[in-house]
Amino acid sequence: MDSKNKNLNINEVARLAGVSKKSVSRVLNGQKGVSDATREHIKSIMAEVGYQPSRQARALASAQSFLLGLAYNNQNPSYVLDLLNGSQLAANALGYEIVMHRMDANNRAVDEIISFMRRSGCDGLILTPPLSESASIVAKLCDEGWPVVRIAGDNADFPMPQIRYNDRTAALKITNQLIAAGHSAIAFIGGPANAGPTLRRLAGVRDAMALNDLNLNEADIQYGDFTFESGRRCAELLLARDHRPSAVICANDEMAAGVFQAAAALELTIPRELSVTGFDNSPVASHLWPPLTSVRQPVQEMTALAVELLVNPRDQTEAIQQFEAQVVTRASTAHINS
Amino acid sequence: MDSKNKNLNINEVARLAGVSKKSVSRVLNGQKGVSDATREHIKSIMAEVGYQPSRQARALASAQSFLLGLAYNNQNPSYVLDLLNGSQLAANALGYEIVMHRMDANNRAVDEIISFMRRSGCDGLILTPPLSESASIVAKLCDEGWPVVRIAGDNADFPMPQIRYNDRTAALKITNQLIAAGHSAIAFIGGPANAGPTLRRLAGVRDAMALNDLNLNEADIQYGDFTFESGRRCAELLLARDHRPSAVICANDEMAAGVFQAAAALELTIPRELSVTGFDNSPVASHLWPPLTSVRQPVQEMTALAVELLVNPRDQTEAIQQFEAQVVTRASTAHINS
DNA sequence: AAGTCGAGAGACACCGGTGTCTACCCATAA
DNA sequence: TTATGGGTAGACACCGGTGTCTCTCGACTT
Repeated sequence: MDSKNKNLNINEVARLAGVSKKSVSRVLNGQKGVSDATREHIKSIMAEVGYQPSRQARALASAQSFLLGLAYNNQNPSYVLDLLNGSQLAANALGYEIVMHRMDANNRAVDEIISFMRRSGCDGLILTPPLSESASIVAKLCDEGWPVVRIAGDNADFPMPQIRYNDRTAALKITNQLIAAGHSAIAFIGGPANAGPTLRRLAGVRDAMALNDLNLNEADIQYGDFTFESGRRCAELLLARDHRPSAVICANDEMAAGVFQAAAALELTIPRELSVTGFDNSPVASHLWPPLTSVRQPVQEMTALAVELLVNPRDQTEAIQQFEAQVVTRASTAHINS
Repeated sequence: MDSKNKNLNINEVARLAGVSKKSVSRVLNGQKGVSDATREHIKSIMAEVGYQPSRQARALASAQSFLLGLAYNNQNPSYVLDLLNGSQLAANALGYEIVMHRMDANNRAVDEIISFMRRSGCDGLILTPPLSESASIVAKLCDEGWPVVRIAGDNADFPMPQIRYNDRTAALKITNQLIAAGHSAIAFIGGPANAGPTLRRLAGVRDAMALNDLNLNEADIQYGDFTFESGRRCAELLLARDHRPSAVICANDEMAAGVFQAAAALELTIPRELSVTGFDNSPVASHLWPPLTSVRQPVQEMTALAVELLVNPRDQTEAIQQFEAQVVTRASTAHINS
């Protein structure tokens, strides 16, 4: 309870407790070799003086840094922060800290990641999308044997754990909802055509259409780049046509916001004249008017598992972990006759 | 260029270079005491074998961790990420890494920060708003002598550097623009009534009104909490009145988005029937329809200076650094007669 | 030519923990 | 009583750097 920021080391704690510093170390690391009485005594001394072991010294001696890296280049700030928050929560509980590293959008990303890992000395790395979707990045990191876990990467060719949620199923669900509401002219706005999320979400939409004997018109598929601007541009193309779709499924919320803007410019009322859905359930989804129906990823659970897997690596058989996503229905979707 | 992740230490580099490890250390730290020829020779050896000094060992020996903490609890994800990006850029250039720490909204925040600093071993802390506005937090951190720099804190009572931008002047500018466009019934939606940003921005609005011999009606001042929801609620109160304002200045963009929603519910067209402005220039500002006039903080410059001040502390006389903000005019404001 | 001085380089201890090895203690078995 | 053995505790080296001190050597001074 002393307000001063005093630094006493393991030797002093050991002296105060009347034991060797190795015994204090054993207590710190929960190792056996200390009697219960001695252990409690040492613990009480540590608590009394507010002893905090030096992370640097532990790091040097044990060849661990108790630091986990989080590499990102996602354009969606709230998603990145969700990842960070989830990771930090889980990491702190295990005595680790999170070091953030933003990647520039260049093609030397792998080298930059490796450079970051080497100089930061992190014990492990959480690779987040879209980095985690890049086969070249994953391949090299695997090859060099770095301890990495992918969030939402989708490629089982590499022996690197991947923690995913089932966005294909989520897309199916959201499409089914629209179909149930009477929509049949459904359009899809994806990110880049070869991006994993685009492919999986589009596949889910196709699944639902096929299940209901409907046809997804190729002209009703547009590819943007996950930005607001691209969503608006794609929507302009879709909505300018004679037979315009009555519903647009977007691969993320930003692009859905762009659709809202395009619809406003055409004086189309959402959801009366156009239903729109997003993906990711970012803050923008609830701030749009009307609020946007979207898909919530279980980010917290996914990052917690990622941290856990880095701290306590498991058998390779558990490499792929799949979570379920949840459709958050709001007011941007409506029955086609309403 | 070896693809393997080999670890060779300073002793091996010294042996390869035919010098003592202390000389290698001198080169690493740019210290004098090594002839130019020897220095170049050692450098070339280091480059050749891709030597990367151990952060842990340097940390232990030099009592520095080369880690900087960034504590935040701001609700605006894009602002937090801007802070992170700016800090990381500057930190990496100086050989430091950024450790993020999200604060829960509780009243033991100081203790949590101190606990974070002690266990993470960061060399310094960047305190971001609204944490940096809390006198109790700042007081205790000062008292205990932690190396901290405030971003946007506004209290000169403490000997802790504060890096600010002139939001009072920015509010004045944005108000002047509205007045120049013919508005006189101007309302203000702030955050909590006693929050620094609220007070400063409101003061700027008052400055501009007074300069133009206008009166800011007390009923035209509403206090929210910087959230979208609170913005909508405040706007409902403002817009329901008989003599409703023709322009609303919001203390952040989220609340401005709430105003948009309230206006839509009342079928008021922005900007024809209502001009709205925000603060922070977050992504939401450009995604609203019509896009929102807002104020851009020089976050990059501010964080760069924060890092610089932590790494190379300066004289106390330079404690307060003021940057200029910039009004980003978009389509949410218009002439009152248009 | 001898003395002085400063710069360059190396030996050594040290930072604060952890791993290993040994010594010790007490309980049990022969 | 002595041998055995499991479990506890401590001495010591070590992790990979940095700070300090000392030594050497060349250049300059008188």
